[in-house]
Amino acid sequence: MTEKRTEKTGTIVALPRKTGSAPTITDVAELAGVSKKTVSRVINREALKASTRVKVEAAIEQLGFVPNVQARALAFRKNFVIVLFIHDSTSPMAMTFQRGVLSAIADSEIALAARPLDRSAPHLLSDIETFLTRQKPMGAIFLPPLSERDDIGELCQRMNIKYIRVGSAQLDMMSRSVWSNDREAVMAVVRDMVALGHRRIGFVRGPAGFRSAREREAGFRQALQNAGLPMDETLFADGEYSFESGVRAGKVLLTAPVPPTVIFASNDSMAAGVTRAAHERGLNLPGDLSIVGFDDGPVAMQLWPSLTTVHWPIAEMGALSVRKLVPEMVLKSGEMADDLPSMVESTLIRRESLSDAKT
Amino acid sequence: MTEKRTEKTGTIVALPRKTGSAPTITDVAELAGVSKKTVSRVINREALKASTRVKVEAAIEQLGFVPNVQARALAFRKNFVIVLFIHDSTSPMAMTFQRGVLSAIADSEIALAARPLDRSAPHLLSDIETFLTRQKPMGAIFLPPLSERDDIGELCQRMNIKYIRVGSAQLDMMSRSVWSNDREAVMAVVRDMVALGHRRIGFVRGPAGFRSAREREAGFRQALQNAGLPMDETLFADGEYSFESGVRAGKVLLTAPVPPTVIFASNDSMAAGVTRAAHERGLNLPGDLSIVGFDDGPVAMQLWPSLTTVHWPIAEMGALSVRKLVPEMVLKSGEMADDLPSMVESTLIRRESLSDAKT
DNA sequence: TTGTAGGCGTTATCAC
DNA sequence: GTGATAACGCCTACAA
Repeated sequence: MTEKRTEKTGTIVALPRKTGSAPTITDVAELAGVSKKTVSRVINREALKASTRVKVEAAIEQLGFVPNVQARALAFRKNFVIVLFIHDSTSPMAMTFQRGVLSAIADSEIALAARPLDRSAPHLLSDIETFLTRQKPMGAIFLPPLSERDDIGELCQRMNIKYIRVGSAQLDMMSRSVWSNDREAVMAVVRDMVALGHRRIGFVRGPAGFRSAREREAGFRQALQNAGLPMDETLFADGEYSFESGVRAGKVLLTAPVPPTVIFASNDSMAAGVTRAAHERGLNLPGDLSIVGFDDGPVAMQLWPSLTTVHWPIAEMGALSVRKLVPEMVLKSGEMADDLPSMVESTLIRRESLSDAKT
Repeated sequence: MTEKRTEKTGTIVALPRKTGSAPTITDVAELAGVSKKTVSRVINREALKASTRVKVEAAIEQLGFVPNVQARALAFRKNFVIVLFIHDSTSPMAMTFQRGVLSAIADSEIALAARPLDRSAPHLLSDIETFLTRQKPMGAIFLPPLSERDDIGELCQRMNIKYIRVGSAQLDMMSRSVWSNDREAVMAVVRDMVALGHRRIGFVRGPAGFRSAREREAGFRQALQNAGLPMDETLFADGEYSFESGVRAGKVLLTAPVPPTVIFASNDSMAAGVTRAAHERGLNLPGDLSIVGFDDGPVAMQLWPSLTTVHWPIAEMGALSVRKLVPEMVLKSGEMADDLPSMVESTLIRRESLSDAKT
């Protein structure tokens, strides 16, 4: 029976099982006949005699008790939240990553707070600091190109906040990084192209200052060299990862004196742009021109012809980031945090837009 | 000077401006020479003598004080969070909506917590209840098709949680609804088609049980009737809002004895599918077949030919939902909550995929 | 293994 | 208009 001693009078009143408010740790403790601390231990899975634990769990069940996250956050000085910093909230990549994060925390009490930021904003660092100060999250995840800034990592370390930097190459120490092997993936793509008889391979760059763009181009050049192909700079065009820039780059490459037989674009949006440029010139795809992209985003399958592209396992990277950040909260029993990889493989998805070079 | 009396010894120690921990309301109160409650009043913009307010604000500024959200949440019994319930976390629509929400809360102290849910999950309602119990959010937003369930609205009312149901028609009372006029938008589209000389108009349905699908079909049928066109059921095909279902529907419609000259698909993904089906049959687009979609998602522009479609102002709906949910926190001065609309207009975007009927 | 006392940083109540 | 004191629901430190 719940009792309460009023300060003023000292009388003892029996509270009629208060209807409105949710049961608290105190209610559970009373019902189970233990102290609040013991209930707290059950909640936090600390060592406890089995019989006591069972007793408390029964009380929790009976009352439908759900620990108050806000109170725990206050006491822990940590919010049960993971913060996701994204550069461009319109990018399918950020969305897919978020899906991976959400799937990883679905059964935990962790929430996700997304925060779009412009990498070139004047107060970027202080914006991040304010947000982290407010949220006091369990951890933070930075997507490219934000993740490429070392000063952001230093900020988190200073604030004593765990973080993961996501990218197309290792950007920080293992425990703070999740990355994909874009360079090797692109090399594999080029090997395939060469095997199909292609010798003139066009390349559409990503924007300067994006590590992913650099890695993909590095892989491309390395592969050309491995295949003994010449490094013809007229086969390189600049892009900005946008559809429009892909159209422009496509036009440039296709109006060259001797145009390429296949074009690799550093992401799917630009590959879609190249596809449009080719259609506009009345080319027959993939007969007259093969096109390959990178990302395997939602457009890839919907293009005509469907896009052969590198599957960037960005959703897996999202789930993996969470598991590395808060292993104690999301790992299944038996899983070890140390076993978690840091790198995930990007793999080629063969669709219609790549065929052999016509001879 | 901050002082602290230790319980054990009773000695008074001067705390050297504790470096690690952030300043609290107590620090501000001391510096300003007022009580904690007065500082609290400043934070919450309650009535206060101007001179006191200035004094406190100066202290806040000097200390760089940021109110602890967790402590406020505990005291208020409300978290500074808006929960977004989404059905399909892969859908571009959900992502675009989220972008609108994030833009609306960007400068506030509110965070967004996204929660994907399967509408057909067995414990849907109790899942929602648990999540809301945990989060104690300022408000909740339900995207279609979750928003179409009345029992979810009732749950929120029982839990005393403000909510918004988003859809393609008014689903709840004004203050709890944000919707777009899909029906009228589709009617306008059909009028355009008729004006271009089209008489045989194909229609690809959305999935049964989606209100948006019903509204769009209703608008379509109404428009046919208004134009005095026959209701030829062979011009209707089923779809599931997916690309693949669009391909199937396109094949069905295009193999009819007298195929349509234009096909309206109830969303962009299916329109992309129809586009593929047309390409596969070797049709010349839009000469042989016009295609129109609905959503104006990222694919629309990247298709070949680019897709004429209805712009579904889903990002605006996201921002609007937030403004209706927590006007006191996000409205600019001068804006009135009562002035906020509940309905936003879907409008036709003319691109390449719709041309006049060849005669 | 379990319990007690005190604190986390804020707001509510109710005086003055 | 402003302040003292008690919540809010949980956790940490320490004691038993």
